[in-house]
This record gives sequence, C-alpha cells and structure tokens, in this order.
Amino acid sequence: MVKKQKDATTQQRILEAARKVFIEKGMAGARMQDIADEAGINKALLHYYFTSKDMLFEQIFQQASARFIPHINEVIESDVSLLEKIEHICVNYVTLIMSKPFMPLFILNEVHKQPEAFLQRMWGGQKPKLHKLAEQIEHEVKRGTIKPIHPMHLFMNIMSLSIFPFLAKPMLQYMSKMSDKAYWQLMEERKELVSKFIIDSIRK
Amino acid sequence: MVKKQKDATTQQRILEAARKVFIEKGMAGARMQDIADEAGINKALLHYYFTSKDMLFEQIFQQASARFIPHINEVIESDVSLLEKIEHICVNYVTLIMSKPFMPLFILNEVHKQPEAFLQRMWGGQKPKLHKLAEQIEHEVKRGTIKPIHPMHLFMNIMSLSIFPFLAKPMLQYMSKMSDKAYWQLMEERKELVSKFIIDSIRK
DNA sequence: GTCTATATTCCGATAGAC
DNA sequence: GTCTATCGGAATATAGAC
Repeated sequence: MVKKQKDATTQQRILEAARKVFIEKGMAGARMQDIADEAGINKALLHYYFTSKDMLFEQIFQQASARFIPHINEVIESDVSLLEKIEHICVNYVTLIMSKPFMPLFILNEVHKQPEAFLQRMWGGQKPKLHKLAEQIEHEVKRGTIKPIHPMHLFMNIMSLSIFPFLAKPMLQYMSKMSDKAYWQLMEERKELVSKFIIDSIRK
Repeated sequence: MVKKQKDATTQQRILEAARKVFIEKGMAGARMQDIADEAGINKALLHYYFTSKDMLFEQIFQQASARFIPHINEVIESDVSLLEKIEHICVNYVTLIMSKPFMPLFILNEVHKQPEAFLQRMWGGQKPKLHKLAEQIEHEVKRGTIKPIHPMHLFMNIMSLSIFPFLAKPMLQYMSKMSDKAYWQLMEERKELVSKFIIDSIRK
C-alpha cells in the first residue's frame, strides 16, 4: 500500500530527459531514442506516456517558458523611479538566466521558427507593457534627468547586456580560454554590473 | 563555344538555395527537398553536385562563417586609441550583421551543438586576440583614463549591444509592434549609438 | 547535366506479449 | 507499466534513361 516516494516517477524522468535533449538539440534535432536513452527506458514507453513527439515537446516548452519569463510587468508597473526599475529588471534577468542558462537560445530558436504562434502562447495575455516603460523614459528625458535616448534603444541595451553573455558563452569562453568557474564568477558580478553600465550610459 | 556567363550556374544556385534553407531551418531542420525546390531543381541533382547533405552543409557553413567573421584582429592590432578601436569594432559588427541578419543565430546554434569542432573550423588560426585588447584596456584603466572594468565585461558589452538586437528582432518587434521599416531605421541609428553607449559607460 | 524511379536508412508510432 | 518486435512514412541517397 505504500507508494514509492523517493524515486522520481517514470513520467518525471521522461520530462527531465526530454527537457535536456530538446534544449540541447532543438525540436528538429532531438530523437525520441535520445530521450528514451536519457531517461533509461525505451521508445515505446515514451509513447505510452506522451502520445507523440509534438505533444512531448509542447509540454516541455510550455512548462519551461512559462516558468522562465520574468514577471517584468510587475516591475514596469511598480511605483519606483526609472533607475530603480532598470536595476530590478537587470538583476532579475541575469539571476533568472543563471538558473537556466540554455533557455535563451532555446526560446530564440522557437520564436525564430514561428514568431506569432510562439510568442502568443508564451505570454498568454501578459505581454510586457513596453509602452509604459517607454512613457516613463520619455518623461525623464524631458525632465532632463537622463540623456536623450529612444526608449527602444534603452530597452534593447538592457536585454542585450543581460542575456547575450549566456548565449555566447561557448564562443566567449573559447576566445578567452576561461574556465567554467571563472566564467560563472564573471556572470555573478554581472548581476550588479549590468544596471551600472546602463545607468552610466544614460546619466548626464 | 561561348559559355553562358550571365546566368548563375546550377552549382551557384544550389549553394545559394542551401544557404537560405540551412540558415532558416538549421542543419537538422533543413530538408534536401526544400533546397532542391528553392534552387528549382530536383533532389537527384543535388547529390550529383554534392554527395551528401553533410558535405553540402559543410560547404555552406565554411563559406558563410568565414565571410561573416569580421576582421577583428586587424582592428585590435591597429595602432589607434582604445576608444577608436571600440568604435571601429561596434560599427563593423552592426554594419556586417545588417547585411546578414540571420547569421548570428545560425552560428550560435552550431557552436552550441559542437563548440570545439565548430569554432576551430570557423577561425582557422586567426582567432581574435582578445588578450591584446585586454592589455590595452588594463593599461587605460591604470592610466586612469577610463573607469576600472574587467576587460571581459567590456568585450561582452561590445558584442552584446551589437549583436543581440538582431537575434531578438522577432521578439522585440512583437513586443513593440514596430514595423520592419521602423526596426531597420533603429538598427541604422545603432551603428553610431552602440559605441557611444559603451564609451559613456566607461568614461570617468 | 538533368530527370524519373527506386533503393536504403532513419525515425516516429503501434501491436501485442508479459 | 514495461518490454520486444515491427510497421509505415519520410528523408537521404543511388540507378539508370535521356
């Protein structure tokens, strides 16, 4: 009568294996056999739990991306200064990505393959309200507290500096000959630094 | 006796079609049928010119990435000030990517799948000499002409601000509801702006 | 060189025993 | 629930006529 609790269920093992393989090879490159091997079972059992590869991918993707998207609207709509918002967003991004460093490339790829469908599913009604942030930026520009800048450039800068170093990690590591540990240390510093760069670049 | 010159040869048409399809769908997602259709021929002829899909991909990849990598070493080793180098690198990157906007994602993906093999082939002995740039950065920091910064962070910032907006174009466009034309206009401005951001962020 | 037709391989999915 | 064996379709690759 006592159910096993300590071991992961087969279903959980499949989901974990699938996430790993899909993220590593993408939807097109992943093989059901790879996933079965990774989970320590056989292909037939995959189809017993998840009818098709598409279904399985859907599951993985939904779950992964839903948990991944930061609650950027909460920050945007919060009642704090622009500079504080920038700081929050940067720290949130870098921290989040450090916990799932492969997600950005995964998401970029799927968006690239079918932008509309993907992005709608991804945000489901809570798309970042960029215009609100833009208004605040323009307001500060008019007040003369920061340098003139197109809000989109500022937002691009925030995302670029936070996300790109993870996308390009293999390349940057290859170029610099840094160890994993050293690279990670750099990313740890970056949590604080990114917003500093941004703020220095718009401060008068 | 007169060879046709004005029309592209079949081989050229295949290469062009293959580049388009591979860059759009990646190695795993691309189908030989797609390439044949794009080139206006049939599959058999593909194999007549290029024995296998792997061979064809190799060709495309070599050529595309070789032409794509900017001659960053020339800039690094040139005899100008650090700030001028930064400006050159940024302008070069943005200009280059504007001409081939899908290359960054393509390269990032292939690097991700097999980092070592890929990167070695990509640079073949002319890997960017980051350490030389790093020395110059550290020198300027010591002289007190710029704020203290880890050279890697500075280099990451340069690449991030130049490349990421192209990687994330579909997403950023979706969020901002910008037209293609407006987005392109923004990228045009960015050629100049990126180095300004960088320089503002390290200037004392 | 280019085509049609066909062989071969790979992979997602199912049948059926235990 | 889990396995082995196998089907069926899709994709790569080849044979052979023109």
